[in-house]
Amino acid sequence: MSSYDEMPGHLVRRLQQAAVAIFHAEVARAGYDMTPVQYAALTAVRLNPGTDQATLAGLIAYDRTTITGVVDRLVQKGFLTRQPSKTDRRARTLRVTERGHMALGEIQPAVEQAQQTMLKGLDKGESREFMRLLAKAVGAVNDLSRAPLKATR
Amino acid sequence: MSSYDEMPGHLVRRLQQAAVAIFHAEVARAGYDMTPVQYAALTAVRLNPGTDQATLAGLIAYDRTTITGVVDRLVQKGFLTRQPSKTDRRARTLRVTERGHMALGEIQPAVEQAQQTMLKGLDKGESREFMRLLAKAVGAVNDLSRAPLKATR
DNA sequence: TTCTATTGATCAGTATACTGATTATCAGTA
DNA sequence: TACTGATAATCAGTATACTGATCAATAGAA
Repeated sequence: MSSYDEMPGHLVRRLQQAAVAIFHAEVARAGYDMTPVQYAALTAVRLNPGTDQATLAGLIAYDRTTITGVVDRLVQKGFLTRQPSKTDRRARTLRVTERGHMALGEIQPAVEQAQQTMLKGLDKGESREFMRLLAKAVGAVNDLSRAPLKATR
Repeated sequence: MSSYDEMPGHLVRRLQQAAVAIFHAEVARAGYDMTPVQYAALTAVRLNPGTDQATLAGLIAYDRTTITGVVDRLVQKGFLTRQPSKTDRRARTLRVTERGHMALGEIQPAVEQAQQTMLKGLDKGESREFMRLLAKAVGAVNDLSRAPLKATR
């Protein structure tokens, strides 16, 4: 651990940054301007229609305060609707619009390609092992983040 | 790749965020308020005294425009000096101050602990394998980022 | 039912990261 | 030497992330 090159935190930061750049490039080629975070949020709402923002945050391990801005931009782009909940007047329920569904469909191949490119340095076996270890490591530190993943009810 | 839980990009983002939170907590316990990025920059300047900001960016794979703000804050805290280069009037040379050296020394154990905690879900062998694959993956996508690592001259 | 603690959403403020531009300077060439 | 292209630093603008706070509304306990 003498050099920052050998520090996992440093390497993870670099891989994350490359991943974001790759994602942007692939999605732009598909004709869209969407960030990885926006894509994750949109996908999560599609799987959980009518969810409120706090639950969405738990589903994809976001910070609650970050969600506000992300949803703002997705609403502004016409991909999401945000309406007051009928059962809890504090909450806003989210739904993917027709246009949002279309965008997700068209972006999908680009996203899959981005995930492949991100791990292009690893062969098939290495990729699988890397993913296994990555998931295991993430699971163990989930509760140490301000934005832990929360299982669905 | 059906769920975002299985997407490397998503998992890497989560591990990165946990790593930052862990780093903050450990360093705060040591009595300091320093971000992972600031720590990396400070360490890199210590290893390369008198370097200019652009070279520093290449050494630790930062974006050049990000460096300006990071260095600003390190100078403000009294950990770095930034002076005009004598050989190139465009460049500013960076040096770690006495106080910066002291801070690095006192923070070091906290940083090591943070790296351990970050991978606490993996045993020794898994950690080593994870680091190997992580480094390999990062190396392969280095040139796809706006902020690639550049070897020292 | 009333009080208390919690929760959902948001805001202000700070710190990365990035895109794209500008300014001053430098290096190499015609 | 004059010109051209590249480079160092910075800035404006946008998008995550986070800390800590506020406010309205809810849920659970006394």
